[in-house]
Amino acid sequence: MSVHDITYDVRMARWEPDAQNRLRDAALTLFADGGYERTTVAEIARTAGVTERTFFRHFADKREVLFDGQARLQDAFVGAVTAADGDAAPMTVVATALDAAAALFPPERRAFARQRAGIVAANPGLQERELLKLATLTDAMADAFRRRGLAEPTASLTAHTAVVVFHVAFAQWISPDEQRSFADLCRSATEDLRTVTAS
Amino acid sequence: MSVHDITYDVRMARWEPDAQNRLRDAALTLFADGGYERTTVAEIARTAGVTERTFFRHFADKREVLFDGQARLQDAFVGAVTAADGDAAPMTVVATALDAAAALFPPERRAFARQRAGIVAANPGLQERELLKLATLTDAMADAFRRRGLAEPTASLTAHTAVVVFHVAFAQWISPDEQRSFADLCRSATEDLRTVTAS
DNA sequence: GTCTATAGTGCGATAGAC
DNA sequence: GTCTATCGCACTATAGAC
Repeated sequence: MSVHDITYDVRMARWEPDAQNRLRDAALTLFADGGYERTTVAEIARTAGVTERTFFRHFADKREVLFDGQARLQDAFVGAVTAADGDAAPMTVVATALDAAAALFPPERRAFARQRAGIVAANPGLQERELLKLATLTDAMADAFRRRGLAEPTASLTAHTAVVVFHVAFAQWISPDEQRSFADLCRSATEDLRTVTAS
Repeated sequence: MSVHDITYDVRMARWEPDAQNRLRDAALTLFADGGYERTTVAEIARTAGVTERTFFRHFADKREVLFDGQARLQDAFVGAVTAADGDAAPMTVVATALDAAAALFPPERRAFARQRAGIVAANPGLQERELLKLATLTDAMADAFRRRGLAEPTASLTAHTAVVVFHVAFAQWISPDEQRSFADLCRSATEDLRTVTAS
């Protein structure tokens, strides 16, 4: 269902509601169709029925329209670390956090994730933004581990470990023909990493 | 070999030679002085005695002027992996690669690295570019490990391990009051990471 | 080397909700 | 009256096209 199908009371509203959702939907459609670079902000705004200026009120820049799932992912990760048992070993907490994150990527999201990844992979600027989001996530995780009493650089290294496993497992999850669940791929990658570092 | 190494005969040159070096020097000075955002490309070009157009012929975009050490770093990392003994364990190769990289950061470079890090830290766009460079480095490392016969996802996980240790050790190296050498910090971080993942 | 499209900012005006 | 979302317009800098 698209935003346009929402029933609302026209008599009280000065503008169509839900401008942010309309902008995101319009952007995704236009990017998938004509490519990220060839799609202008003016075009997105026009499609969503607002002005360019309104686009920039909802999104700090053109790239940001593709990255608003970030908050939920970070909450899942950090929430799991914060909620974990106080004397659990770091890698146990990492595994719990990865399970919490994996819940956000059920099988039915895989097709969408692949399409979105295609758009991002085709544009270096979007890759940069994706990496910044992962770095922000890493920083938030390191904070959470420090609040659990881990010192530096252990807190940072643990946070990086979690995000690297997530990153590598995600790349596998969206690769062609891959069937395994995201949670399974995370567990498998964690085990592989343990083997590598133990050598 | 880069353009910087070319020997010019000044008598034959229509322009002052070494425009790229002058542009980089001008940019660093102006960024440190007035901040990255408030410094325009026009200003950098004027200071270096060339036109704006010339700036963009030497650097793909405004940010790139801060990131040309990248090639040497990547060569050090990848070269060490490629040159390593064929049956050395992955973590042994990682340690060798980190030693090769550490050679690029002698004590006398620390002050400069701190100043540059301050500029980058103050601007999200520059952080994005730095992260993209690290990701490119990771990809190149993963390739080198695959050429050594490592399968996926082990090759990627090993490459990420090396870059994470580098990244965390670098952050420590430029932190205030830090005295230890970059190589020592790498070794120490590697050991910490081993302890974390073994838990 | 010039020209121009596009991203992104600053600010005042407007109109409805509360 | 205040708050919030929008418009509208003028403006700058980057970056790419020609």
